[in-house]
Amino acid sequence: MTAPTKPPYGTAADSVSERAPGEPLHSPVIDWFDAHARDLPWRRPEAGAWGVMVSEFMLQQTPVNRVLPVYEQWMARWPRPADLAAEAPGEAVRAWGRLGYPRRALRLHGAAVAITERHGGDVPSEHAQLLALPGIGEYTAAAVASFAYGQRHAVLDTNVRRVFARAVSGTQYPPNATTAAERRLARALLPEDAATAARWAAASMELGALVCTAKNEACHRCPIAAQCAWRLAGKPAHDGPPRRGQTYAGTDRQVRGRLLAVLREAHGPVPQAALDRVWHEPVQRARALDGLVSDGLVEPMPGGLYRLPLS
DNA sequence: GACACGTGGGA
DNA sequence: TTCCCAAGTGT
Repeated sequence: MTAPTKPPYGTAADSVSERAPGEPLHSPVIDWFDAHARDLPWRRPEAGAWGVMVSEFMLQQTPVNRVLPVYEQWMARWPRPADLAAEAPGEAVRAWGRLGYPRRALRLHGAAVAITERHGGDVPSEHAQLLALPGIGEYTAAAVASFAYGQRHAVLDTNVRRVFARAVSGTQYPPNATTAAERRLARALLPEDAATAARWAAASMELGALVCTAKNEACHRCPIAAQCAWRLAGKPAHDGPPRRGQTYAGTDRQVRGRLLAVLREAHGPVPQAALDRVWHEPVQRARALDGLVSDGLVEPMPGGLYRLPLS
């Protein structure tokens, strides 16, 4: 990983009014990345576009450390999209294990089917084609196009948003939902050169993940601490509306999780009675099961049996 | 734009 | 123990 020979910064960002005064951000962040990037399996060349895509699905709302073992097993079992597409969707849900948000497994399976049918088994490189796949939204489409294909896209995930909020906007946290101003800023900060832009995307994300973290940020290790608007302002505390906390205990989500855990660990149809044991309250239990069925995560069978979906 | 959607580790 | 948070997407 060599640093860019031609500094690509200094053009696009010059017109950004929110831009903090001082030095450009790209070069120090990319240099820091070259020295401190984690050696993650989906960053190795052999991962390919499919490996990048699988990792992006798994990493949605899920910490790296929890993804690592599941990713390795997944790629060993299904090294190409067509391999996964040939399986029952329920196998994807089972292999997903306890990563959480199992609808992602179903969507990844659906994306593999679509790639096999529509793209000859190769992960598409066009942003619009990626976006059309199930489970791929604005972020993941940009991430795959950037990380797997070296294209120039603004990759705006929660890490990058936090880095920008602090370094550029001078606030502790970004807004709850991504704003047009954030997208504009991300585009404006994007290096002109595609390869450098892709490097910058990975580097700014890594900075947010390792240094500019949500809590206990490590400014002493930050390559742009000297230019950080938030730090320069004395790190004012977050003021706006409190960030929405996720309630969990007692919710349908928790019940769904328990129901699906039973189905995952069983290797065949499960009788209703086995599912009834996971939650005492029958109305909520039934509602959760219905939700799983309508999501396609569970398949009802005759005789009050349930299983992970075969199709 | 607000919500629903899993899980488990760390402070 | 309780709360916060972790590379978002779909409705």
